[in-house]
Amino acid sequence: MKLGVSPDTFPPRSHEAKRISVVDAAASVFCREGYAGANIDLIAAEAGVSRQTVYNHHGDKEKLFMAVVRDLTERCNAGIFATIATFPDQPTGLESDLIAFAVRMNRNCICNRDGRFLRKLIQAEGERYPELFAEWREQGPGRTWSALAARFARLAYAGHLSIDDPDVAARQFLALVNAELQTTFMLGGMPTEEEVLRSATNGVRTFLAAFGRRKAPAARQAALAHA
Amino acid sequence: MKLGVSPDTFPPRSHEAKRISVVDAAASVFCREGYAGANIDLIAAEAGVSRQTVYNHHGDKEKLFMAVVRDLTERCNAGIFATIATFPDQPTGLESDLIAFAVRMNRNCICNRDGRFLRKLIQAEGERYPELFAEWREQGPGRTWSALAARFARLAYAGHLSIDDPDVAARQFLALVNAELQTTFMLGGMPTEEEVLRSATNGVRTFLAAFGRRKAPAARQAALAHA
DNA sequence: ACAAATTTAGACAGGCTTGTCCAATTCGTC
DNA sequence: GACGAATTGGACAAGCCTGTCTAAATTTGT
Repeated sequence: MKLGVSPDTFPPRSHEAKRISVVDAAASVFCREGYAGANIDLIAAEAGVSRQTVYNHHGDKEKLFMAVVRDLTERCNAGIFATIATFPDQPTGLESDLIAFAVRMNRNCICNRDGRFLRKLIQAEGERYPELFAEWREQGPGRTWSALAARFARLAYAGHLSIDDPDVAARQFLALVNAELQTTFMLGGMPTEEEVLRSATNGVRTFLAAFGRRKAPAARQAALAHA
Repeated sequence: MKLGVSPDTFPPRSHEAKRISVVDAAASVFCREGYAGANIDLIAAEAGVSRQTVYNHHGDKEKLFMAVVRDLTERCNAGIFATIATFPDQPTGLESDLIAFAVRMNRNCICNRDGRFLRKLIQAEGERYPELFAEWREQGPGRTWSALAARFARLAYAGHLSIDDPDVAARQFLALVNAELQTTFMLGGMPTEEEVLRSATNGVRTFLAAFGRRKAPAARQAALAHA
């Protein structure tokens, strides 16, 4: 009796597995081909199920699309908050800690499959489903930014940074560490590990040059110190 | 004899006007609906011509799409270089001059119709037409960034800024002055004049805090000066 | 092993879209 | 006013896609 293994609801088992596999394949196809260009037959084939199964599970192309967006939004937000939880509140080396944090943010939230897919769907179909993406807007950027801002405010309060407006600083931090990846993102590409590291390094150095306390913590600040 | 009015080439007159009107309408529809969802009948209606005229001029949905992208790329690049030509090489007030430049850049190149349309087409269809957007990549970001980097290098050489790598500084400048507009851009929206100004102001201040010579040029630097 | 539920393959209608063809009409030029 | 080119509206075939239906095959739980 392996009853313990199955969940409490009756949908047997493979039922849910297929549902997930359909949503995953749909995300991929919607991103590649756009909503109008996405073909249910292709989604079914890519998911390894029959077309009828897609309709059994999701009823409708539009409902399937909504399920995809909700799924991606949820996973992305979870990833973002999990990563923000690793923010260096008590940094040993501020520059290297912030660089490592920026790399984690990029790798786990922005460059990964879910992040790239969600971003593309928002850009392509955001205007067509206002309420769907309004939800993303509130849950995602809104809460992300204020959570990150709170972390920076704490760093400033502890004397590691000199910040006027933590919300502005948080947005600028993200903009800076992604500054050199914009073109790659624009074309839907995946930056290499080295590009991510370089962009994060350059971004954090500029960020610290602007917001860092002048304790001459690292080498780069030499140019500022000789004044 | 109004011969002087007509251009030197023989295509009568309204011919070219309709061609432009078709490309404009096509840009709008391709952006709104995506390539697959774009309907030639709708493009024709929006351009105020018959469907047959669209085919007479451009032959094909794909050729029409290419014409749209080429058109937008050309106009955007022209606008970007025209705006870079207004870069403050001999600034009177560095902060306010850079803010004004950033606002011009946003208004004339990034937020205007052509800029938003081109960005969305690149994001949505960039992977499907690699050679078409490779051209954009070389002509656009590549040349834009190095042109802007050269201007910043000159400012640094003249003693107004302290910059290690002008290419990095140029990319970070653009990232900073757009930092607060990302969400709006993502959803294809048009930021207000006030949002553009605020983002540019905050971005330039941080940029100068990082790269400015410490002559205490403005008020904001007070926080740095008391050290 | 049996019974119920799920999945599958395929056929199918209905709708929409692209691209072509054509006759009638309008437009610009001489 | 007349001529030629461009434009128009509409009909049209061909193809593709969505969503439904059915009967057979497979899987699941007991």
